[in-house]
Amino acid sequence: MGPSVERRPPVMADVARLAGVSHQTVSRVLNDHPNVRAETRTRVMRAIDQLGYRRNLVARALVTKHSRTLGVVSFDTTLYGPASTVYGIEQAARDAGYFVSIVSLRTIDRAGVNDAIGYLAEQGVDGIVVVAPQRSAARALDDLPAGMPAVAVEGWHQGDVSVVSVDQVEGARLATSHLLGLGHETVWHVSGPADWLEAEGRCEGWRAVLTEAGRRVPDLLTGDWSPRSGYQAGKHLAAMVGDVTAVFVANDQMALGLLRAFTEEGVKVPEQISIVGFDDIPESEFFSPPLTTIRQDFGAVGRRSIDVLLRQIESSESLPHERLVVPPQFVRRGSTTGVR
Amino acid sequence: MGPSVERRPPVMADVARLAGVSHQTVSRVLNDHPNVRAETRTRVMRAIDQLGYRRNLVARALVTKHSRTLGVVSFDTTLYGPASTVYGIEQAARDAGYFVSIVSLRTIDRAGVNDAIGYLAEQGVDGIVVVAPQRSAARALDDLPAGMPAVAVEGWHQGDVSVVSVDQVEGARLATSHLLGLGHETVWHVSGPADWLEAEGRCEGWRAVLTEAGRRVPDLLTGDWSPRSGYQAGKHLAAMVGDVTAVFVANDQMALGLLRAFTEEGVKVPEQISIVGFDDIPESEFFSPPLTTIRQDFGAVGRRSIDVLLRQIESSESLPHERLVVPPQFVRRGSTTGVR
DNA sequence: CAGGGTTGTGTTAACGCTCACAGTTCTTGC
DNA sequence: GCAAGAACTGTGAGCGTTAACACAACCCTG
Repeated sequence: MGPSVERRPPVMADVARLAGVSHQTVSRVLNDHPNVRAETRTRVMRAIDQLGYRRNLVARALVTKHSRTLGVVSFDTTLYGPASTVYGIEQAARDAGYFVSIVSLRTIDRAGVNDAIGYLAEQGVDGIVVVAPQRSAARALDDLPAGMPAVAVEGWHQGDVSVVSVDQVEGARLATSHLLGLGHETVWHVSGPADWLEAEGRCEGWRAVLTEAGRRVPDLLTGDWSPRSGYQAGKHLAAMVGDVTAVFVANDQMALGLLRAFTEEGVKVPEQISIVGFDDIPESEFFSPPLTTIRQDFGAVGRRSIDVLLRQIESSESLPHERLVVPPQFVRRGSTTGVR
Repeated sequence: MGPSVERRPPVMADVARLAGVSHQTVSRVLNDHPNVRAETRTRVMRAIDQLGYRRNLVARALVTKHSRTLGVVSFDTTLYGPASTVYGIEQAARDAGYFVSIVSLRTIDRAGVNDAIGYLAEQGVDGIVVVAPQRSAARALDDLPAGMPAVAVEGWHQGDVSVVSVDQVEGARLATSHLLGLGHETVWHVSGPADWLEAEGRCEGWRAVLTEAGRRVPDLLTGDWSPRSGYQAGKHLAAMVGDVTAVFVANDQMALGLLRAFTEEGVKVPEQISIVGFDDIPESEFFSPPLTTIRQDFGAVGRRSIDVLLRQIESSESLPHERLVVPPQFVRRGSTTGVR
C-alpha cells in the first residue's frame, strides 16, 4: 500500500533529513566533534533514536582505514590456559573500545597460523595477537603482512615482534627449588610435549636448578598436557617409589593424572612422593591432596599484550619490539612435604 | 627519490593495471565467476601475487551488505562449558566461511547483553549467537534489532528466536535414575545458582524422577558452580552420612569440591556416598574416584547452533524458530555403587 | 563599524569494492 | 560467409561514511 514496503535500515542521510541538517552534521554529533550547537545536537539525537538509527561501522572503517577490530589467533581455546588468556585479551580490548575477531586453530602449524593471519588481514583488523605456544607456530610471525601491528603471547622472542609471556623458566625454578628446599635428593620432571615453548622453558628451569645444586638430573618423562598422559607417567613413576620422592609436573592436568595413578598404586602423596604442578587451574585447590603449584596470571598476560598492541597501533611509526614478562607465583598446598 | 615513498597497500585497480584488464575482471577472478578466459585468469592471478594483493573485505561488505562475520555473546569463557561451546561455534563458522567476533561478558544481565548485541549489530555482523544460560540474559533476546538473525544457546525457548541446547532435564533424569536403580533410598541434589536455566533444568529432572518413584525429595543445596561451593556443600552433607547415601551434583567442578570435603571428613566414595556429576570435564575421569557423570556434547551444540543460524541468514524470508535439543550421555565411572 | 578570528554548518570528493548494463570478441550452424 | 547467439570484458554508478574545504554567522577588539 505505502510507497515502499521494503524497509531498509536508516542511514545518516535519513537522520539528517529528519533533523533538518546535513549528513555531515550528523556525523559530527556521532563522533562528538566540538563544533556543534547544543540545540542542533539534541535535535539530531532525537532524530537518531526516533529512527532507531545505528551507524554503519563498515562504511566508517572503509574511509578511516581503522576497523577498531583486533584479530586473535589461538590454539584449542578449550584448554584453561588459552581460554583464560583469550578472555583477558577480549576484556582489555573491549575496555579500549576494540572488537575481537577470533580464529581458533585445531592443529597448529606454520601454514595454519599463516592462513589465519591472512584471513584476519583481509578482514581489516587493526592488529593481531597470536597465542603461539609452539615453535612452529611462533615462526609464522616472521611472514606477517607488512606494517601489520602484532604481538605474540607465550611466543618466541626472536624475530621483530613483541612478546608477552609468563616467565616459565622462573616458574620451574620456583617449583624445583621448593622441592629441593624440602630436602629431596633430586626432582623428577614430567614435561609437556616437544616443540611447545612453555614445555621447553619449564624443562630448562628445572634442569638449571638441579645442575646448579649439583644434583643428579633424572630421566625426563614427557606427556601431552592431558590428564591421561600424566596418569601414564604416574604409573611409571609409581614403580620407582623410594628412588622417586619428588616430581615437578609441567601442568596441573597431568599432575591430576599422576595423583590418580599414585592412588591406584597405593603411593601416598605427599608422604612418599611430593608433587608440584603448574598453572593453578581452579580445580587444583580441591585435588586430594590439594596441589602445590605455580600460578600463571593469564588475565595479566592478556591485558599486557593488548597494551603493547594498542601502543603499536596508535603510534604512527613502528616501535621497537619489546619483551614483557609476567612473573609466576608459587602456591603452597598439600601435595608437597619434606623427607623424613 | 622515487615518485612516492609512502607505499599504500595495492588495490584492485593496481592489479588490473598490471594485468592489463579492468578492475571488474579482477573482481570476477577473485569471486571465481565462470565467464573469464583461463589465460586472463592466470594473468590476473600472477599480478595478484606479484603485488601481494589482498582484497579488502570491508569494502566488499559495504556493497554486498554481508560481512560474513557472526557475532557471539557469551558469559565467562573461562569456564569449560562456555569455552567448549564457543570453540564449537567458531569451528563450525569458519568451516562455513564465516568469521567470528566475540564479546565475553563479565557479568550477565539484560543491559549488558543488549549492549553487546548493539555493538555487534553496528559492526555489521550477519547474525548473532547468544550463549545465554541465565533467565535474565535470555530475555535480552526479546529486543534484538529487527531482522537480525539470531540463535540462543542453552537459552529459553520462549520468544521468537531459535534455541539449541542440551537436554538438561533428561540429563538429570539419567543421573537420578541411575542412583535410584542402584538401590538408594533417595538422592540429594547440589544445584547451580538460581536464575541459571541449566541449574533449573537439572533440578527439575531430579525432582521429577524422585516424585515419580514416590521418594522423599530432600532439601535442596545450592552452589555457584565453583569447586569451593561444592566443598561447602560437601562439608554439610558429610555431617549426615548414613542419612545421605547418594548425591547428584549439578556440575563436575562442584562434585570435585564434594569429593575433597568427603576425603577430609573421612567419608568414603562410593562406599558410603555415591556421587554423580554433570558435564564430563576432561579432569573427571581422573578424580579419585573417577567421576560418574553426564556428558554434554558442547561441540555439537556449537555446530548445531551455527547450522540453524546460517540457514536463517541464507534464506531470505524469516524461518519459523526451532528448538533443537542435543541428548546428554550417561558416563559410568567409579563414584557410584549400590547400597549394601 | 571595519577587520580578524572563532564557531557552526554545508558541499563535494574520496574509500575499494560489486552490480547492472553495455560493449566486444568468439563460436556455431546453415 | 554471415547472422545469431554465447562467451568474455569494460564502463559507470553507488554502497554509507569521514575528510577537506568553503562559507556563513557571530563574536570580539581597537
